[in-house]
Amino acid sequence: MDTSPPKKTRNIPCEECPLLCSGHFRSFEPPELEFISGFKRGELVSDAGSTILLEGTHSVHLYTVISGWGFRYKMLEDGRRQILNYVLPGDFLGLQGSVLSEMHHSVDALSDMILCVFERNRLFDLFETHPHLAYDITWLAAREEQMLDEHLLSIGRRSAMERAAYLLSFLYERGAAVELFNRKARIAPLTQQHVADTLGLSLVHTNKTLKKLGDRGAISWLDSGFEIRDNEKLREIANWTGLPEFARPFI
Amino acid sequence: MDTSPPKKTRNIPCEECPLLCSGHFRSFEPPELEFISGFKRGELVSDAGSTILLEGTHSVHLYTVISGWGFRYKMLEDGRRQILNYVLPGDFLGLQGSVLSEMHHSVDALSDMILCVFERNRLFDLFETHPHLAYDITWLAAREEQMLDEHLLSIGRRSAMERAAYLLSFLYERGAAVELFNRKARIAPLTQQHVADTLGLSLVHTNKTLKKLGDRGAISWLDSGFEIRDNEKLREIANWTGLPEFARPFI
DNA sequence: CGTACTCTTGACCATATTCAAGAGACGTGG
DNA sequence: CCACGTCTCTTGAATATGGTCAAGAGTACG
Repeated sequence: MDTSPPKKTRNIPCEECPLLCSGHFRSFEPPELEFISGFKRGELVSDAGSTILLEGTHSVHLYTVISGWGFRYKMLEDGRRQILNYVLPGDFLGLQGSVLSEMHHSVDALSDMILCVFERNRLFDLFETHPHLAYDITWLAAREEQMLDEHLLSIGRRSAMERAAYLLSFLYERGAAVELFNRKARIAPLTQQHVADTLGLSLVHTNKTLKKLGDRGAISWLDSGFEIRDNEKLREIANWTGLPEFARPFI
Repeated sequence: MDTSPPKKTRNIPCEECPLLCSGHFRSFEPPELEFISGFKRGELVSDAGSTILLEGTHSVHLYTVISGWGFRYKMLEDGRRQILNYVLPGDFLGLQGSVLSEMHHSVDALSDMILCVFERNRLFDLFETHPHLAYDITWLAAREEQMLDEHLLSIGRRSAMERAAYLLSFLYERGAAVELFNRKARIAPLTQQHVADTLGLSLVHTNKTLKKLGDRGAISWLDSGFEIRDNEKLREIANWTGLPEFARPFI
């Protein structure tokens, strides 16, 4: 793990936020934009592999992912790791720290990432002055909950093959929803160890399972990443209906 | 599954809400109480075993649990069931339906339950006029997320024995936090099938695992329920630090 | 050109599942 | 009051799924 301190810069004005411009998110009213501008404290640029939030610590910041991929995870004392979910552009990080005194999960960058940094103790201001933004935050929390529900179903009740198919399709669809890659393009700087730690499987068994998915023509595993060759087939194997659709807000 | 229509009554004024009176939740300012009173549409009395919310349907209501136990779950087409979490007094249900067009999980009553019913389409009113209540809802969503994270870690990375110890301790501590039972009292009308479907294990293996926990003196399994005999030992077996503490709000 | 990282594969082993059968408690209707 | 069905728990045996150990191959990078 890279423990060198991440660099901080401040150079993107909110009006030019690449997320706003992308058309994947709702646009803000002028007063909202003004508030957000004041709420924003800077940007965090994290290299792939670095830790953004650490379990057991208290962070005074909240983050919105501007670009790149990361993942949330928890660890047991003996080193067993469970990846809880992946974070993509538009995702909001650190809300749990507003409720609990310390973080109960960590977040690592999978690729290089840029995050927008907010001050946690102004969160209640936001609720008081901009109910629409507050609603959006709640919206994001409910959506995260929905994803975790699906992951729980997957890990608890799907076979190794079904789980793997679900995960790859899930990642593909989430990425596609924010145009992180083109159809069939390499999906993420993801190792089989990450997949294993997401699925609750061993590395060896994950490898064999991914190979079977490859043999079936559903995916191709590349070096630290994969390509989707037949998303329909993945969903069929997993018995999954795909990501629910919604016009999403962001903060 | 009991599919008879649940009874609706309206008889508890918010000022006399047993949750408010219990001292386990924050109290409301008079204007908040007034709003809640108007937000409330009635009460839902559900018998043990009945379904309160059903996956795939659209509910126009939101609920707060007043009394009793229930559980949230998802099912695969072939009938495999995964219990996602348990719902106890003070928990808020149905928020996901405000974000998605339909429910993506079901909720069943484990015991007889009383729920407070709210109108979903007035939720945004609440955000506009009562930021503190809005913050509380977000707070509850973040707390649910934290519990799901822990469940994922458990199912993904803990052994059968560790998972079972975690679950029973978790249920015990959640119940204790709202005084649903006294120390060492029978915990819930829970069958081993429920435990199995929560842990992602088969019924048979769950039975054998619970027996081992009994032999170790950590619990006693009773008919449709269990008693905690040594919570410390459970936490030690599970390598779990217990429920995080917080002064909780409710809606 | 060595070192680190990731992927791959085979052999063996552990954990958990499935199948099957039976015991005990409870409630209901004859 | 008894007979019967249902529900839950229990246990053993055979099986399957996935884990662990071990070793090696390919690639990237300094």
